[in-house]
Amino acid sequence: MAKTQADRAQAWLSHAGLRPTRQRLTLAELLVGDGKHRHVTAESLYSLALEKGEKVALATVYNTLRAFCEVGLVHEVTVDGSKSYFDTRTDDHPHFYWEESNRLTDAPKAELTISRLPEPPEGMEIAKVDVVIRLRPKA
Amino acid sequence: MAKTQADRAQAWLSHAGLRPTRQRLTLAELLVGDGKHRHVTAESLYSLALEKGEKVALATVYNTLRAFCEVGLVHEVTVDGSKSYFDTRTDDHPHFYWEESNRLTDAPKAELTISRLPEPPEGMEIAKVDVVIRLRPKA
DNA sequence: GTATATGCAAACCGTTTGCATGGCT
DNA sequence: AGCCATGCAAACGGTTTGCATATAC
Repeated sequence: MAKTQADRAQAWLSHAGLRPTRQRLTLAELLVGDGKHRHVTAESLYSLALEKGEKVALATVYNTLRAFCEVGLVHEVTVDGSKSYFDTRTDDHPHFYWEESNRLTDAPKAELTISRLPEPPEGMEIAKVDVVIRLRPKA
Repeated sequence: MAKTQADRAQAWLSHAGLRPTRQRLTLAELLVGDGKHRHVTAESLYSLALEKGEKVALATVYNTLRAFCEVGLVHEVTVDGSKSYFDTRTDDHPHFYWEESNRLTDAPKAELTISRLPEPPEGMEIAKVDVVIRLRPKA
């Protein structure tokens, strides 16, 4: 029998040791049900859940995304001062940020080559290098 | 006679066609008076002004920074979901973000080499590439 | 004189939190 | 049973806005 979206969501949660509550399963399924990567904000995921007819509180979406983030199921990406995006792809990779629509998508990692990086200052080490390629419609 | 900080501030404003009001001169002087680059938030600049004994409203600091930003005197840098930083250095260059102290500083541009960049999607062009090197204390 | 900047407080928006209720193990 | 998750509404922090006053041109 084929693996359903619900199965995938459940496996994703249990792999991280998170209790499979109804709301978490709903959100997890929206995030990874089809196996594709997603970039959501709390609000956008909340809307998706509502459209699907699922009953979740917005605060729970925030709490749940934060929980997913803490166990490494998703990564937080900061692009724009006002909102946080959560990315289901958790390896380090560059992003496209579409300025006209405020959307965030993956950029092909293979096509980015940083051949030299500044030395971290004394006593510091590099935790992460965030690369955001900001896009605008061609003139 | 030597160029004073006030002169520099005034020149900076008039070059951008902004009216030299008292508050703008005050803030401009704090930003570029000594000719060094600065990374401030609205709050941090507001504190600097107060310390100097200048009378400005916080809202005016916000409005003024936004005005400076619109005419290109400063650039806005987004690092952390919660606040906006304004950078008096307006060419494209990488930043260090000190995670433990929430501070933003310039990283040496010469030491960053991006030899390959993803193709922008059809109909889009690259507006800007933001590179933020997140630092943490060495373990 | 007229347009624009400022000050102040209130509105705003995304996000977090406190507390009572409900669900997982 | 016990602990953790959820819902709701209220609190929160950074930022913006509306309106009356003051200032540059």
